[in-house]
Amino acid sequence: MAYTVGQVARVAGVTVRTLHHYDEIGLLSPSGRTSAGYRRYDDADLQRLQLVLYYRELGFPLEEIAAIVADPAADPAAHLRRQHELLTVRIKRLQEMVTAIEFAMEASKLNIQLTPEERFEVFGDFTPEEHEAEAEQRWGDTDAYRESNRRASRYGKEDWLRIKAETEDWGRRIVAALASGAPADGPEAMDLAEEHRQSISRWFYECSYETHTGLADMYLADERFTAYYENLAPGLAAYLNEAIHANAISRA
Amino acid sequence: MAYTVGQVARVAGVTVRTLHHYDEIGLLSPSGRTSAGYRRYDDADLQRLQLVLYYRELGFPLEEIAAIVADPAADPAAHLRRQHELLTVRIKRLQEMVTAIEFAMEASKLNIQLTPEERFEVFGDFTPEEHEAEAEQRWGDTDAYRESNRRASRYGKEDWLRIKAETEDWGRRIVAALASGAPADGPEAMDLAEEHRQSISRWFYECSYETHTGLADMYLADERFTAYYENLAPGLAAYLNEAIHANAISRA
DNA sequence: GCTCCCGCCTGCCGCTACGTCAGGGTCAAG
DNA sequence: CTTGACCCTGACGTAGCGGCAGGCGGGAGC
Repeated sequence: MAYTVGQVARVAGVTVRTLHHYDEIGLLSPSGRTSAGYRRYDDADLQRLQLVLYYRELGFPLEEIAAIVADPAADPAAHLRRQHELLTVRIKRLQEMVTAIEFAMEASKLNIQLTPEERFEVFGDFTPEEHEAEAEQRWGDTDAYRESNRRASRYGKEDWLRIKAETEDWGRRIVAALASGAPADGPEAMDLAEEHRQSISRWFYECSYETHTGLADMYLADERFTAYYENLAPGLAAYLNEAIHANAISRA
Repeated sequence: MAYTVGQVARVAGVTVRTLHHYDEIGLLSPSGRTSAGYRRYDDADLQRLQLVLYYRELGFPLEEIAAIVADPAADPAAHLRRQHELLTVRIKRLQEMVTAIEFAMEASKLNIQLTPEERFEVFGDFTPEEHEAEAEQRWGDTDAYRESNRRASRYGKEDWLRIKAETEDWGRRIVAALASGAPADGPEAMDLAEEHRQSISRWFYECSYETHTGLADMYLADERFTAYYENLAPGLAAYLNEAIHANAISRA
């Protein structure tokens, strides 16, 4: 029912200093003190802290958070609704960044140049402005980061040449499939589509069937990718797109 | 081919001051200067800036970013791979937060109390540590925020009572359906499931079929939700779960 | 009752990543 | 040749804590 700063800090995943700071600026003052001057937080304080931390994670300055949580017109449910919406928006934004990365990856694989505008589309564009400093963070210590470092440094020039070679070899084979008249939704084309997907997963990033079809649509939507494939063989872009979709459906 | 600070700032969505700062600390110095001392950025500088901004958005401190982008062992593709992974991790985290919010919303709707640990699970838990300050941000100016504010303030005590009443009415009807022996995958139960979903969408947040089935599983996984429904009628928790799943499948 | 050690307290200084002037040159258009 | 938009270099200010110093409190064990 009543907690010390240390206990609150531990359960909430913040430092004691942070709680002191929130007390100093009046954002979250404990509901009471012991005779010795120790801060005592109760359950209501914890609820308020939870609110604060969510809004903080969403990038609001503390001053604004103070105003938000003090708003008498906002009951708990209203906060939850708002946070749900804000989170959804942020996720959408990050997914756009992921798409942009995948786009850039395909472009680099096929030696396609990007314009400056394209490079920064995801930054300049901001329907709602964002930059979301997303705080410093000990990313340097996370497993994902280390793993990513390890993987990255494992790929040398040699691997890169191999990727290019594989890509070209695969290109020749899908051109042959198209020329042979094999249907885009037949086993041959679908196997080539699957090989394409697995190649991405092996060398670049985990490419789900969903991601893969997204990529396939990009091949048709972006003229430079279309040009790349059409240059290999007329009709190849559409052929590959269809094969990827057929493959995704059949494996689902 | 060559750009001034202002041009770079505009296309990249940052301020001129930020570019000055990056120059000062040596994170991103323009490749040249004009005779008058104007900074001149070229395409390579833009590429580097793009890298920097992505890592910044991912929450790295600038000093660390300097080390990362200077790493000679990391080609462009390596950065893309790394950023893709980091983004994926972050999205996962935010989705956990969304789930936590949905959980809290259901709990508040049914008057279920949460323990402090549960409240902060998503914060304390950090498989990889995060807090991701996600930068201040002009959220206060975004449409989503205003919209969310508007919506929030529209819901008064009156609406809240109505939600409770609707929930109770719906509860009586699904209890009746269960009692009447109507199958969980029959039209009656499925319609009640659909009504449940639409009620959430109307009052709380956009609830997709996928989100809805997630919620349904939570009803079985968390004993307090199970208890709530079992209290209305024995077997109701499982019945509702099945109905929601059946409904989701049939509408897909 | 005494001692430890851990946890709490209040300053206070430091740091990052810029924002925000101030004071002054520059350049293309009219 | 002036005007306005854009550039420069300091320099100080701010937010959100981190971290340390110096000192009190409290309960577990002797």
